[in-house]
Amino acid sequence: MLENYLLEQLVAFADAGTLSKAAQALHITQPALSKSMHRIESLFGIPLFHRTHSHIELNANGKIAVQYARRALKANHEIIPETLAFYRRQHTIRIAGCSTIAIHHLIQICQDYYPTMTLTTSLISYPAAPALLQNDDYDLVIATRATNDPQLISKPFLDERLMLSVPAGTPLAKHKKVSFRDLAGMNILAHAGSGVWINICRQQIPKVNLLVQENMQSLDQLVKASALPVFSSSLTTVDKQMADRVTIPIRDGAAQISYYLLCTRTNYRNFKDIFAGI
Amino acid sequence: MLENYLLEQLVAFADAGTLSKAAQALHITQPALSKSMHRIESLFGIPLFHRTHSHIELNANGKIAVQYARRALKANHEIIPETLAFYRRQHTIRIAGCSTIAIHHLIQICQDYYPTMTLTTSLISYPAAPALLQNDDYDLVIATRATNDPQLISKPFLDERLMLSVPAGTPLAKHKKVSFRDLAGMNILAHAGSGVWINICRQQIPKVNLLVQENMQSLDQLVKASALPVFSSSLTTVDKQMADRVTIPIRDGAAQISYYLLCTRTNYRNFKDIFAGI
DNA sequence: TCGGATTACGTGCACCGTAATGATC
DNA sequence: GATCATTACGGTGCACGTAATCCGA
Repeated sequence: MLENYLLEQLVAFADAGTLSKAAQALHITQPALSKSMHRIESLFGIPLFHRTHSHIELNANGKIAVQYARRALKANHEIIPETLAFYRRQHTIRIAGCSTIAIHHLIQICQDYYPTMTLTTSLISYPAAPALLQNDDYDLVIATRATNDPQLISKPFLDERLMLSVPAGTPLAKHKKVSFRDLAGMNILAHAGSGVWINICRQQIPKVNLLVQENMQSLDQLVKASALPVFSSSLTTVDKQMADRVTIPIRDGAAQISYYLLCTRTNYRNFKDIFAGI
Repeated sequence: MLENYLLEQLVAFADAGTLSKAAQALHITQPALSKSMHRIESLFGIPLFHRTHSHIELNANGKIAVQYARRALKANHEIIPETLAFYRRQHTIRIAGCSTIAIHHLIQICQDYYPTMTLTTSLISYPAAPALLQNDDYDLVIATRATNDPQLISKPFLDERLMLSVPAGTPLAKHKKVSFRDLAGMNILAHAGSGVWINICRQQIPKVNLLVQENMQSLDQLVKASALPVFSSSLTTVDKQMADRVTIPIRDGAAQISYYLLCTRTNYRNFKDIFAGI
């Protein structure tokens, strides 16, 4: 059995070209390295070096040996990282969804059921959802449609209705409901995390100008500082519903979305509890 | 860096199932192995075993680790054998030919030019010759035809004429030459090492009965003990030409063969000297 | 004379073995 | 009581460092 320290020293010598440079790189002394090279050679039983009195270099055999030594070291170096990757994978639930609110709900549920698991989340656009599961990019995906893919499981997860929050004094505030058409040409605040809603609004509201904010703080500031209407939803938590504002449901059918929870059939057994609970 | 002894111990434990059995297999003590398993676990930083007070077994992480450990050990165990194989390959000339005599001549030449090289020889049938070179099964091949394969080099090597050795007193001994037809229906001794000649004789001599001998000693005994004719050739060394026998050339064109020496174009540079010398 | 390789010799550490303890069937 | 795993402690082999030598540019 060739010990790893010998392989590393051989490779270091191959990379450095001289014993002294290699010894320097390895943080050992020249004599130690010299002896190691002799040890290696005696273990192989054939010459690996071409030596003169003050020079040593790899011969053809030595170069071949270095090739295989590199492979062996590589295989060795992979053991721990690959095992750790497996471990982490076993302790991580990878969640993707098209709505931050829906993702947030799912996170709460996962934390309840699997308090020791690490959760990772990604906000994605809808069309790729089934592929993301089949590629094993994610474990749980929240989509806006069920799937008929036999490899996947899907179940209704949440319903969300889009709403509009407007200052109490404005004309719109008097309506019990509004429709998309009523909002034509308006400037309306929205949060990027709303995901699919952004596209739906752009499609449904003529000439709308959506003021999409990437982060929630900016949005809150703008809501407070302006009289602009802002999109809200039936899933928005109560604390988001500001004073001095009224929240009006949007009556259109397109303002209602059903989210579905999807996972692969093979992964389903890990998430049976979640699927049973929703 | 995971030392190989740890990997071997881990794998041995995976194979044996208990520390005591594994320790026995490894010829170390149980406490030593127990400590090694703890060492490994601490190097990984995650649990690899499921332990009760008097039992220890691999968990999912441990099983993955064992997989990668096996790979790493395999890669390590390949280093020396693969390098030795390369070394031997570099110091071996692999010869194949369709005639023991021609091979013998080539061996003499190789020994002169490359006295330190190991020579291996195989007696082969003709048709496969070019393929044997292209498959890298052999370095030098003696065939009965040149080749027009652009990947190969061929050069005339030796000419051989088939002869017949008969006891001095017999009727055939009076002829200066004989033809295959004269030998119709006869019992004639031959040596298996004659290779292609066997087939030629069977094709050319009507109803011939060839008494083919595998080894040279048997043939010599039969030649001495009988008055049977025996095939000889222009390449046969003089000591084979027995007293009390005369050797008669066979006049047919088919009784003359030209041998060609072949090698691959890539290998040619190693054998330039030989090709130049013939 | 300097840089690079080898030889000689002393040392520290890490792995192993022996002995003892704990725990389960 | 037998088997299996773990803890404690002492010993030893071996790879490394220091020092010295040899050789070539």
